[in-house]
Amino acid sequence: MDEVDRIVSAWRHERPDLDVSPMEILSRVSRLAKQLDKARKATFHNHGLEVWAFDVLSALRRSGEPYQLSPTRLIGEMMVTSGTMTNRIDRLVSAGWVSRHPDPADRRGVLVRLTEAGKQKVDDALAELLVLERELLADLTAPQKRRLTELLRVLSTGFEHDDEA
Amino acid sequence: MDEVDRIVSAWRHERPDLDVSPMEILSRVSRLAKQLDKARKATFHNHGLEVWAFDVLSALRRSGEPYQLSPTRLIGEMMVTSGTMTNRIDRLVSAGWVSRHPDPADRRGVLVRLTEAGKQKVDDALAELLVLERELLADLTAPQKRRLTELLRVLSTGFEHDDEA
DNA sequence: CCATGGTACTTCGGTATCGAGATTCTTGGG
DNA sequence: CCCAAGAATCTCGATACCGAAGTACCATGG
Repeated sequence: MDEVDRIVSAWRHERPDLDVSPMEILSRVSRLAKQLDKARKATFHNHGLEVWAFDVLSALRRSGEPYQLSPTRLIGEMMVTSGTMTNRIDRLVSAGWVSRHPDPADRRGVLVRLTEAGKQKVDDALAELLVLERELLADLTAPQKRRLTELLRVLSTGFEHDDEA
Repeated sequence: MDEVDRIVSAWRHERPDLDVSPMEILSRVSRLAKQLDKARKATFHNHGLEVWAFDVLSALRRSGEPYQLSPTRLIGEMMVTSGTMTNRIDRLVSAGWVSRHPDPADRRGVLVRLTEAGKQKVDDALAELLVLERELLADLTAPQKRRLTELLRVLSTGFEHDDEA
C-alpha cells in the first residue's frame, strides 16, 4: 500500500463511474521520478554539482573521445529547449567544466567539449550516483529488475513513437 | 531498442568497469515522467489548465465533500514546498477555482475549498487525462499492466520508506 | 550564383519553483 | 497562567526553465 494506492482508492470512491486504473502505472512513474530527482540532487550536492549539470557532463562523457557534442545533439538527449541548453552551457563554461569550440564543418555550429576538470567531476559523480541507484533498487530481486526493465522499455518505445507525431 | 538502451550501451563502451544496469530502470523512469509531463501539459492546455493547477484541484476533488483540504495536506500529497503551495493557491483563487477559508479549529490554519467552477474544470480535465493515459498504455496487455503496477509499487514503497530517513 | 527555406544557436521576457526566514498561533510543562 | 517549543502559513530573493523572436549560416532549385 503506497501513496498511489490511496489516491486511486479515493478516486474510486468519488468517481466510481470512471476507470482510473491507468494512474496505477503513470502516477507512480511521475511520483517516483520526483523522488528520484530529490535523491539525485542530494547526492550530487556533495560534489558541488547540480542535476542539470551532471546530465550535460555525462552525455559528453559517454560519447567518448574527444568528449564533445553539438548543442543540438545535447538538446535531443535531454529533452530541453535550445534556450535552456545555451544557458546550461554558459554556466558550465563559467565553472570550467566544458569549453565551446567552433565547428570546423559548419560555421553556424558549436562543439561543446568536456575539460579535464569536467571529466573528473562527472566520473566521481557517476560512481556515487550508481551507489545511490543500487540502493533504491535494493528491494527488487534480479528477475524482478529484468521484468521491470522490459516492461518499461515497452512503455518507453510507445512514448517515443508518439513524440514524432 | 529505446533511447535508454543507447545510453546504457554507450556507458558500457566507455566505462566497462562499472555496472550501469540500475539506469535501465531509473533512467527510464525519469525520461518517461518527463514525456508524460509534456503530454499532460498539451492535454490540459485545451482546457486552459496547467499541470500544477490540475494537481491541486484534483487532490481537492478526490478528497470528497466538502472538497476542502489544508495547505499542509496538499503539500504532503504533491511533494512541493510551502512557498510553492501558497503561490499556487493564490493563483487558483484569482482564477476563481478555489477559495480560502479560516480553519475554525486552528486559527493558524486555512482550508482551501473547491468552487463549483473549479469542480467542473477538474472533472472535465480528468476525463480527458484518462483518455490520454489509456492511449499511452495501449502497447501493454492487461497482465503486463498488472505486473508493471506491482513492480512499481515495490519500488515506490522502497522510495517512500527512504524519505523518512 | 542568387534567392529561399531551413538549421544552429543565442537572447530575452515571463513563469514556477525552492529555500530560508518571518509571523501568527497552538500546545504542554511548570 | 506563562513560557518555550513547535506548527501552519506567508514573504521574498535567487534560480532554472520555456517559448518566441532574432542572428548567422547552409543548401537547394532555378
